[in-house]
Amino acid sequence: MIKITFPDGTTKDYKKGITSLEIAEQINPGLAKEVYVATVNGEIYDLSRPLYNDSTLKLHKWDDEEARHAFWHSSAHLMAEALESLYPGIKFGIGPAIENGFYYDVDPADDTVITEADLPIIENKMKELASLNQIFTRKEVTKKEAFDLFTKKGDEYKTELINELEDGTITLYSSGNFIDLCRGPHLPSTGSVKAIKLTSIAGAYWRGDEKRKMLTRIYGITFPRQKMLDEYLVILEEAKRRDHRKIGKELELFSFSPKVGMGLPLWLPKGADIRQNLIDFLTRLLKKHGYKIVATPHIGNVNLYKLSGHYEKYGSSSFQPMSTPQEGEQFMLKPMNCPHHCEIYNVTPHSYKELPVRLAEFGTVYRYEQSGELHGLTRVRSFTQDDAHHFCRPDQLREEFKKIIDLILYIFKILNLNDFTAQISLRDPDNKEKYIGTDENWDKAEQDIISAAGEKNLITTVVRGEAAFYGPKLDFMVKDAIGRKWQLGTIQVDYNLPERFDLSYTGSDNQRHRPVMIHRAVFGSLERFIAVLIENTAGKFPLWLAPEKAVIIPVSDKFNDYALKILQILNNSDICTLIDDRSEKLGKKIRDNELKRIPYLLIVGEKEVENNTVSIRKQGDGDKGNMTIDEFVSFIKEEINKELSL
RNA sequence: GCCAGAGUAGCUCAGGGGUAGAGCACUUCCUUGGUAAGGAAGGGGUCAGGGGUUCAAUUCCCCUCUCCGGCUCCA
Repeated sequence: MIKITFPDGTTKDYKKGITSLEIAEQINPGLAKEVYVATVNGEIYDLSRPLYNDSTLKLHKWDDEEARHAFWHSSAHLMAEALESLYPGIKFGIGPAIENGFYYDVDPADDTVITEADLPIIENKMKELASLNQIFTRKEVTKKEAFDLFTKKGDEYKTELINELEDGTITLYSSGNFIDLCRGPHLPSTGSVKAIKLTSIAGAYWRGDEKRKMLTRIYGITFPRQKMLDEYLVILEEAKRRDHRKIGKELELFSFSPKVGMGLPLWLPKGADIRQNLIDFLTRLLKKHGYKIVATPHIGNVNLYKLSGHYEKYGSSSFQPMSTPQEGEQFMLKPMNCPHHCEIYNVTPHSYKELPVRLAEFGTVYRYEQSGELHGLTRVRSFTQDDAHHFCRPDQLREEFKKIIDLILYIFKILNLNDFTAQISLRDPDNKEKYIGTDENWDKAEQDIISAAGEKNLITTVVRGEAAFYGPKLDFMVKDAIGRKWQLGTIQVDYNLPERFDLSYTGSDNQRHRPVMIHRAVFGSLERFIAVLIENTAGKFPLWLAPEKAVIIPVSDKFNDYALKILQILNNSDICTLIDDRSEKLGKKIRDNELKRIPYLLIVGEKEVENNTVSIRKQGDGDKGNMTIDEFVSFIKEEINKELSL
């Protein structure tokens, strides 16, 4: 007998060699149908794998990530089996589960091209195979056995993977006619896969290396019930409706023109208004927090970037330098503002008493991004950073860092951005040549970031190898409507530029000292930040950000004069208001302006003229009754004040 | 940059080797209305651009540009 300990601490004895599935069945036959995989002594097991020793056991249902992971991983195998029967000779790369579903990288034989049109056919084959309810069988093999099997099969990608594995840990899984190198675990059988949708198809380099062959990656998702798939597809559709590219077009916020150039956003009046509202808001806040606003040119001498190290690092993958016709001087579009700010710092001598110096700029920068990488406003070639550089004494670094965390959290809170993650990016210890600066400085900077984040109780993930080339950083990331992760706010410690620009201050000992620099941005870039705001709000911006606060709708033409009178009062009170005096019915005008996400509609007719009022309709919230104009003006101002204070 | 798909009116899209279509938007007229679509008429297109095949190309083929989905990259 063996003793099994359940998550609630209870224990029970079972005969040796029992499987998790059998245990589940004994607890409750219904439960057995809902569990997909088990954690045994902290290791994930197939339900059908026998248990020989005393163990802790946790059974995973769909709500556990472990269960979905196994479900989708098994689905990847199912798809592979379908592909193998539809495309004889097809070779397989890797086929993992991902956050939502799974993919498999494949290499069809000869010149076969799999396109989107083929997906339903593959889907149907998968459904056919799933209905056979084939058992997943696990088999431990030696390295040689595995190698021989896939060599015989001609699967060179698999043999490459096997070569890198340690002998004694290799397992194969088979289901139906398909056998795969796989760590597992898997579902007991394919029958629980009831709903299948192959979502997209794309190219992917083998092992993520652009020098190697590009395989065909097929993405899909599966569920144990059709209803769950239907719900998932509805959520996907809704997300697409929030896509900032779509809403940006609908609401006329921004545009792109091939004549201007790809990845170069054109801000239309309404989008520019939102942008300006953000700039005004942040500028006021920064001044309160001891920042000085500066402004620098859009280009800089090539030697500036040679000094900063950017040229050496990124010169060849940047917009290339331009030359002056007579003198032959070389200038670059500025890819970042920091070198300029260093030179501003250097204009005057500094005493330890005046540090930290905080220089801020809404600086437009230009970066070459590969054409295939551009994406709406989130990935562009020209964007405006809400950039700032803090020059501080080493002893001030941690406090300063914490203050910036506070500032970022404050602004995220005001804008209701609750769904972000914080990531500490450190350098890759195995690739130190990718970075500039000494080991001592890197170690110190990394420690400072980790402890500052810790002292702020920030929940962070730590990723090695993601640091900037000049220093480690703390990034605030959010997801967009289609699940892509983007970096917004960032705080980066930098010991390197102060060296390169020979920055200094005079200490209390009357000696020359080197300041530490912090690069930081709250929004990251206005472009990316507004994209995220659009998707978070679905275009229903908070009142203070909305480009147009209200539209006056006369019930009929007879009341246009009154409407115009109100329009003037509101616009004189700095409440941007429009009038919809089209000869349309009231219902039509309300509908059109609701769809434009106008925060307030002011309906005026006979009653309003008589009482000198407006009838208020709040966006998405219907009729809110009547107010006098003065009441409405203070009502609006109060709402904006409320939005901007915590 | 790489792989795959797409580009038809301002927008969303249908169509298809032989006068170019719809809805919305726009213009004009009728309607003058009370909280999410009133009616009629009209204007609007080098079917992304360039080459080819053909008696004939918006449709088929090739190239370029742009966009969409990924990959790689991302100071």
